[in-house]
Formats: sequence, C-alpha cells, structure tokens
Amino acid sequence: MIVRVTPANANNVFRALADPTRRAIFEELTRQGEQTVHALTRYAGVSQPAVSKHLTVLKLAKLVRHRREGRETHYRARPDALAPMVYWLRHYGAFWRDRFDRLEALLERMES
Amino acid sequence: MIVRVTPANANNVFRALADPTRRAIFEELTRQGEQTVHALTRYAGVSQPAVSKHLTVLKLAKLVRHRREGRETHYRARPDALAPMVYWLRHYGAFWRDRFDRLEALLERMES
DNA sequence: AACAATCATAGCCAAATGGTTATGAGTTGT
DNA sequence: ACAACTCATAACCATTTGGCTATGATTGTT
Repeated sequence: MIVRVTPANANNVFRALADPTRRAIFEELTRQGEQTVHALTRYAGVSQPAVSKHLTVLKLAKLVRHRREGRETHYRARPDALAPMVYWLRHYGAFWRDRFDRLEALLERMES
Repeated sequence: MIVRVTPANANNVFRALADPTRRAIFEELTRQGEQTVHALTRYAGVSQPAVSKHLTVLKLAKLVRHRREGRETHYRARPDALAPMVYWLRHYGAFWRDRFDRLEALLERMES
C-alpha cells in the first residue's frame, strides 16, 4: 500500500512541468516577465487555445497568476510555487549524496 | 519558436517523476535501498507488470539501475540522475527569488 | 455602428499513458 | 524431472493528454 508523503499539490506541480511546451512557457515567463496570451502564443509555436489550456494547467499548479487588463490577459510566473518540488528533491533526491554544484545560488534572496 | 535550453534528458526525468506511482517507487528505493521487483510490487499496490513498466520509464531517465541476481532483479535509485531537474530549478525556478529554507542540506556529501 | 483583436471554452481527434491478464524465459527448490 | 518463483514482454483496454478548428464573449479601434 502506498502512503503519500508529498505535499498535496506536489502532484499538480510535477504533472504541470512534465510537458516540454508547458516548461517552455514557464521559462519564458520567468525570463521575460509578465506576458499576454498573444505573446506567449507567438513564442510557443502552438495554437492560442493550446496555450490557454497549458496556462490552465500551470494555474492549477499555482505556477502562474493571471491579471485581466482590457481584452488581454497577462500571465506571470510564480516561482515560489515550485516549493513542493524543491521539498521533494531535498527529501528523496539528494538526501544522502549529490553531485550538484553551487546550489547555494538557490539561497540567494531577491526581492519580488 | 521554442528553443530548448534544458539538458537533453531533462524531459525524461520530468516525465518519469510526473506519475505518483513512479515517484513512490523512487522514494521507496531511496529510503529502503535496493529492492527486488517483487518487493516493489508488494509496496506499490499495482500489478507486477505495471511495476516493471514503471521501472523501465525510470531506467530511461537513468533514475534507477538494475542488477540481475539469479531469478530476481534488484533495482536501486540513482539520485544524481536528478541533476537536470535541479539544474532546471536553479535556472528557472528560484533564480530571482525563493522562499525555500535550508537547502544547504542538499550540499551535504555522503559517500555512495 | 461596424470591424478587428484578444482570449476562453467547446468539441473533436490521434496518440500516449497507466493499468490489466496472459505468457514465456530463466532460476531455484524438492 | 518437475514444480514454483521471479520477472519482462505482449496484447489489450479505458482514460488522459495535447493538439486542432470553430465559436462566442468581451474589449478596443475606426
């Protein structure tokens, strides 16, 4: 019998980031900051409805927020929503050994 | 147009860990160490062929290794295969800001 | 008012996914 | 030798997934 120890929405986060297009959208949002669906569609190379669906999945994982402004919707990344994944990694990933360098960078604080 | 910046097999890692059963298997392997398919099947709560298929996916992501011994196959976790995910997180996740505490634990070295 | 732009939703479809049972190959025990 | 065990693969199935086009609601522009 499986007992889940991962946080509740960890599953949503893992699932959301499993798709490369969705990862690319999230990456673009963190790199370039807030973007409209239109801009993201141009970037992603898939149809606008496809982008909208991806954004819905990301939103379900709380990885993005949206803000309506007139006829366009602006989306932005919420990197702190990655917490469950980081928590999981810390726990099950490199708990005993790791070879990843300069993870200290993760500890750098920057104002939101 | 999407330009991939993530390491080649990052996709495999993300995809492998997207499934909760697969995550649970990986967790069990890191917690309890090497396990046979039989033991993992008892643990996972799904059929033995299902476990074998999951292990194949994990193996494709290099998250597990296997070692034949007689009629049983022993699987073990390879936490360092999580590197692409950690790399990705460092890059796109908490590059600017983060609220995750005590990630220094990730830096603790333990002999393999 | 009419038109254009932006986006979400609905409806559709092919492919992938995660599960099952059946089976066979190899290994161990009697 | 034979029975039992371990595991991978095959074959199948239902559901999910990721894409598309069509459409409609809303907002901006002329």
